[in-house]
Amino acid sequence: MEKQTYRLPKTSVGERSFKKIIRAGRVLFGKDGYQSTSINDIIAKAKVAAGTFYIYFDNKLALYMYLLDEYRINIRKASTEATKGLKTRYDIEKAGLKAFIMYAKNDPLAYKIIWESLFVDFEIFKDYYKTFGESYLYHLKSAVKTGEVRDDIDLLTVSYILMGISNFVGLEIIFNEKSTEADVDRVVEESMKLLKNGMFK
Amino acid sequence: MEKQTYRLPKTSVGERSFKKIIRAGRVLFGKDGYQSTSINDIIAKAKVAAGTFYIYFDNKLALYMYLLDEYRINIRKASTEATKGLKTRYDIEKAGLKAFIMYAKNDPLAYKIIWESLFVDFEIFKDYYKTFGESYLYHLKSAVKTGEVRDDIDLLTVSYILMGISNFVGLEIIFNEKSTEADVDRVVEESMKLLKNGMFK
DNA sequence: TTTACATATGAATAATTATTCATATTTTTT
DNA sequence: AAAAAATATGAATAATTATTCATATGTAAA
Repeated sequence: MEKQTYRLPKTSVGERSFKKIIRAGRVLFGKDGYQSTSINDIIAKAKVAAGTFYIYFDNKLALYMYLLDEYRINIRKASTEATKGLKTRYDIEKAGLKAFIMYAKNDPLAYKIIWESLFVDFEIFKDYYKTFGESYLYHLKSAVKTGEVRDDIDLLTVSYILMGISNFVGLEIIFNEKSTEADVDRVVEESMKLLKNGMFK
Repeated sequence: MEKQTYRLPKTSVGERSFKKIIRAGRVLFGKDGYQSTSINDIIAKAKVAAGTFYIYFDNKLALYMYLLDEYRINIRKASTEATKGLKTRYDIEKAGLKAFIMYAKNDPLAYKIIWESLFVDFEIFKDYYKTFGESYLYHLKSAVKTGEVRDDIDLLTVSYILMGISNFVGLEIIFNEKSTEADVDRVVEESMKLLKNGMFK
């Protein structure tokens, strides 16, 4: 039940302006961050007048929230696509991990924007990861029932571990500008090895 | 070989002002974030004149970098303390994980400030985690030699996985304001279980 | 005690910022 | 074709911002 802080355009002319604004927001928020980006920067990049911005968005936060939602939906979509039809939890986990890292690799700006929500609004960030974690928990519980996942481990902690792995192994890929899809496959493979058998002898 | 962007005080009077400034910076950066905090906010909270700030720091970034260094040193110190005298890699990993999470729990502002470097300056963030990751890699290599860690897994990826676990299991604790040291012990225990034997049956 | 150095002050400046609004244009509806 | 609705404009306003600097006070050295 969130406040409506943006107004969608009603004609094709409005649509063009709207798109120019969100496009500029994506680039600038991703590159310079939320707080460093001013509305002036956005309208300059989008090549619209100041007043035009306020036709569609209440303020800078409204635009940011719009983009954040967009990215979260895209990430979920990418994950759903990638795991469609897969049966074992192991295969689902593996494909989901790859999908997430590939998304981060192809759109590092999106990745930064999601992380930045920690500073834009801690509650937003918290809600996101709590919801994500609980959704994970739900799936892991089924996997325990089918006997795929061990039953002597705290599943909420496992959920956070899995989110930590995605995010940080994602960083390993993003840090290396020259990384390829083969690199992603490799780190996913290694991560799954650890999830399957641990790291200690 | 970093540029000196701050000037340490030379008398006890100066020391008091300096401390007031970094104390205000710690609180405000941690609470509201780097970009949301203005120098005006800092000097108001610290109760010093505007000019006094510039006696000790070139600008806001200089103060931020000073604090970031301070926190990184403290975290390393906490980890070194906690693992002193321990022999097996397993015990070291476990104690280090607990020390990190306890640090984050006791000083969530520090935790936020370190993460925010991703947005203040991506290169700073990258350097930090790359250095951290390489240091991890070094230790893991020895552990492979002693036979404690399996030799058929990519150790750099394991390093990033371990950083991911610390950071996200730390989040699980921070998200719950009522969490206790016993909760920390519990999530550390569960994490080690996964690192030892994996999560799948 | 005199001199040099360190420190403190806050008003003044200049730049940047978000936001509004009267006016104009374009598009859709009647 | 006229009326209504949607959209675009950018100058103007008011608030916030970082930074400087002339002046004053406190501290340590000669």
